[in-house]
Parts: sequence; C-alpha cells; structure tokens
Amino acid sequence: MDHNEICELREKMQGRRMTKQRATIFTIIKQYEGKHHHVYDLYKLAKKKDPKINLSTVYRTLNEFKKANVVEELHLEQEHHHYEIKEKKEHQHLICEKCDAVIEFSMPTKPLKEQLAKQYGFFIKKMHVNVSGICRKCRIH
Amino acid sequence: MDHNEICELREKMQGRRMTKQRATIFTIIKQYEGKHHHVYDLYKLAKKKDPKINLSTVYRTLNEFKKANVVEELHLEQEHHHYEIKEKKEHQHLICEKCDAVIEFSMPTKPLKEQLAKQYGFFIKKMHVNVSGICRKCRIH
DNA sequence: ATGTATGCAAACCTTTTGCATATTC
DNA sequence: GAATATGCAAAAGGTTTGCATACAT
Repeated sequence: MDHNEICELREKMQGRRMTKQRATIFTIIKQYEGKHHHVYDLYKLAKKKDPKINLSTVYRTLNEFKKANVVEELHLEQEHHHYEIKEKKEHQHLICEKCDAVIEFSMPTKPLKEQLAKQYGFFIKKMHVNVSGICRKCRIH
Repeated sequence: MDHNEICELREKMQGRRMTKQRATIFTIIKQYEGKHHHVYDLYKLAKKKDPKINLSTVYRTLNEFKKANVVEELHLEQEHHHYEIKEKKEHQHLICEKCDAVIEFSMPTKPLKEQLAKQYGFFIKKMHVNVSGICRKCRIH
C-alpha cells in the first residue's frame, strides 16, 4: 500500500477514521480506476489482501466513500426496476433533485450517434440520456 | 377494462395467452402512461382490481411484456450497484451488447445542457449518457 | 477513554423458481 | 386435451442492521 494514496484518502475522509480495511478497498478501487465494480467483486479482491475482511464492511465503506465523495455510485437513482409502455418516439428522462419527479423530454440524438460512430466506431442501438438537476417548477418556487 | 385495449394487447402478445391478470396489469400500465413504476407499486394497483393476483404473476407478466416489446425496462443494464473513483473529467458509458464491456468515452455535453436549459428550463447538474450497441472490436470480428 | 469501525449472524427486500392446480387455446 | 399461466411457498440474490468486540483518535 502506497503511503501517498493513504494520505490522499485520509484527506478526503475528513473526520472519518482510517482503517486497514478502508485503505485496502481504496487501493483496489484506485488500482482498477476506470473500471466499474460490483460490490461483490471488490469484496473478493479485498479478500485476497485481507482474508478476514467482511462483506458488510465493504458495503459500509463504500457508503462512507460515497458520502465523502471518494467514489461515485452509478445510476444511483434506480433502486428497483421501472416499467413503462414502450414508446414509439424516443425520449429521455430528467430526474429533479428537488421534487424527485421523473420528467420526460425529447431531444435529437441522431447527431450524437453519428459522432460516436465516427469517433469511436461504435454502432449505437439504444441511447439513454439521464439528466438530473432542477426542473423548471422547482427553479421558480 | 376497455375492449380495444385488450385487442391491442392480444395483437402484441403474439402467441402468448390472454389472461385476466395480464389484461389488468396492461390496463394499469397504460393508465399511468409516462410514469414509471416499481414492480411492487404495480402489484398494489393490480391488487385493487384483482385481490387474488400474486406478486410473482406480476413479475412474470412484466417479463413477458418485455419480451413481447410491450414494456421497456429502464436501466436494464444495472443489476448491481457499481463504483468507481470519482472523476474530474466527465465521461459516458457504452455497453457493448456482444462482449458486455463497459467502455468509457467522452463527448461534449455542454451544448446539450444549454439546449435543455433553453428549451425546458431545466438546470442540469449531472448528465449520464448511456449508450448500448456494438463496440468497434465486436463490429470487426 | 471515548467514540467509531469491524465481524458475525440475522433480517430485509426484491426477484426467481418448483410444483400442483386452474385456465386458455 | 395439451400446453401454458397462476398461486403459493420456498429459495435465491443483494443489501442493511443489531450487537458485542476491536481499534483509531
């Protein structure tokens, strides 16, 4: 474990305590920067370095990291699966941070798709744009 | 229950059988078109119309609806929570349908944000663009 | 010394599955 | 009548929680 990294973590953790387990988990996430991990995968990797570490510690640590802005949870707005009638017209979603409303809107995605094809060689089949912020209503009130 | 709606469903269900439960669930989803429901919410609504309906029926029905293209599951690519180091630089994700890889790429989102502000009055804080399709590698091989 | 983090086991919640019965085609 | 869908109960994930012990400050 790199001493610098531990200092980096300590700084970010403001007030929270530094433990071997937290350092281990941080190091692993750092090491695989750019990849996205299931909690359980992180747990298995952590276990290699510290066989006594517990799954619930990993969960708790990730939650603390989240609060401390160390990690970002992807798609944090989806806890359950959601369903809707399949629309003909493509649309996107805004999640309002104030009122929690999910607001549908549409915008042209073709230019984006074309750009991605050119730039990265991707063939785009579906595109979801999820935006979170403040909706018009909440901005006014 | 509207006779037209049932016919509409029957058409889409191609081969699958029409049951009271499926009609009930379809009607509810239709009725709340544009809203997104947790499975459990749908179940509770369905229960009002058909007190004997079972949660697992709702799950199974939604899965069939999905296969039959009646409904769309949102964020279907996320079964677990994923974590990564919080990046300074914004980036987006492509999920390749062939190899399941999650590929990071970046693209300018400022123009989009500006457009949404103008058009809808949204104040955008975060923007996730999730694209699924075929990555360059898989297109070539 | 105090308060916080950990490990363990149990609880919880969402989703899936096996099986006997009921229903649709 | 044959095949498929349902209800029920139980299992199977993933995540959270209560509590006693260990550790960081």
